Amino acid sequence: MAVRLDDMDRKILAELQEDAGQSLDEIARKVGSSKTPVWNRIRKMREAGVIGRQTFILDAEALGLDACFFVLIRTSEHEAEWQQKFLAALRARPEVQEAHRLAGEIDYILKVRVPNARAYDSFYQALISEVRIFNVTALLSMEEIKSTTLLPL
Amino acid sequence: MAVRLDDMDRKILAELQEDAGQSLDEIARKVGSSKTPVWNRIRKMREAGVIGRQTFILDAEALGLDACFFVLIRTSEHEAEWQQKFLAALRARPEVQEAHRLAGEIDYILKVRVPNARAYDSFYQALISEVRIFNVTALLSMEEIKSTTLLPL
DNA sequence: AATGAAACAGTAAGGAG
DNA sequence: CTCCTTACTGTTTCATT
Repeated sequence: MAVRLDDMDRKILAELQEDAGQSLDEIARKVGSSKTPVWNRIRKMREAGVIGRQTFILDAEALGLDACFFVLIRTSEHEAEWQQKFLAALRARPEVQEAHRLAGEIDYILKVRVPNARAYDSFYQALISEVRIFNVTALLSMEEIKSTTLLPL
Repeated sequence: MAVRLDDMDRKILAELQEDAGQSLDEIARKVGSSKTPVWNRIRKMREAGVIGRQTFILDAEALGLDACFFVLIRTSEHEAEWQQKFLAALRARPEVQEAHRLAGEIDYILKVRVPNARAYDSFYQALISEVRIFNVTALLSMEEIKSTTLLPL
C-alpha cells in the first residue's frame, strides 16, 4: 500500500488537506507548477487510494453533540464469530466516530459522540445487550484541546 | 453556539459531509429543492460556524504513518501556567491528531499518528522533556476498525 | 426562481527537457 | 518518451434581478 511520492506530491497533498475548496489554478500557483500536472498528480493519487473522500468538517457542538466519550473495552471473548458481531455493531452505529483494536490489556478503544450523557447511556446499554463485554471504562471529555484531520507530511 | 436547523438543513449537511465535491445542482436535486435556497442555507450555516473547513481525507498508511497510539496521561500539576505550556506543546505537534482534557482519574487523552514505534518514542521523549507528567500509558492500535469524520445528524 | 457574468474543472494538442 | 505549458469548452458558483 506504500506509494512513492515526491516533494511536489506532498506539497499538493498539504494544500488539499488545508483547503479542499481552492481551485486547481490556486494550488498550482502555490506549489510552483501549473494546472494540468497538478491535476494529473491528484488523479493518480486518487487512484492509488492516497486521497480519499472530500468532506466538510462540521461543528459538533453547534449540532448539539455536546458529549464526547472515549470508551475502553475489555472482553473475555476472542472468537471470530463474536468479533464479527462486535465490529458490525460498531460500524452500524453513527455515534461511533472511531474504533480501534488494541495491543495489550485493553482490547478496544472507541470514540463516541452523542448529544448528552443520557444518550451515551442508551448507546452503552444497546451495545452490551448486543455483545458480551467483560469490562468497560468510559472517559468523558471535558474539553477538546485539539482535533484535526490533517496528517503530517 | 446552538443553532436552529430544520430538516432541509440537516439533509444538506448530510450531503456536504458525504461528498463535498458534488455540485449545488446535485445536492439540490437530492434534497428535493433548487439551487438558490440550498446555496443560501449553506452560506448561513457557514457564517454560523456549523460548517467548517473543507478537506480531503488522506490514507495514513499509504503515507507511511503506520503507527497509531492512544496516550493516557496523568499529571500532578494543575496550575494554569503548566497547562498553558502543555496545550501549546500539543497544538504545535502535527503528529497529535486529537487531544482532550478528561473528567476523572486520567487527565488527558491523545491520539498520535507516527510512522513507527521509534517515532512515537521520539515524540514521547520530547513531550516529557517539555512538560512534567506524572504517568503515561500508551495504547497501540493494531487495527483501525472504524474512522469517520461524519457526524450523526 | 430565473438570469448572467465570472471563475472553474477537465481535456486535448503541442513543446521542452 | 515523459512531463510540462498553453488553449479551449462545458459546467458551476455566486450575485442580481
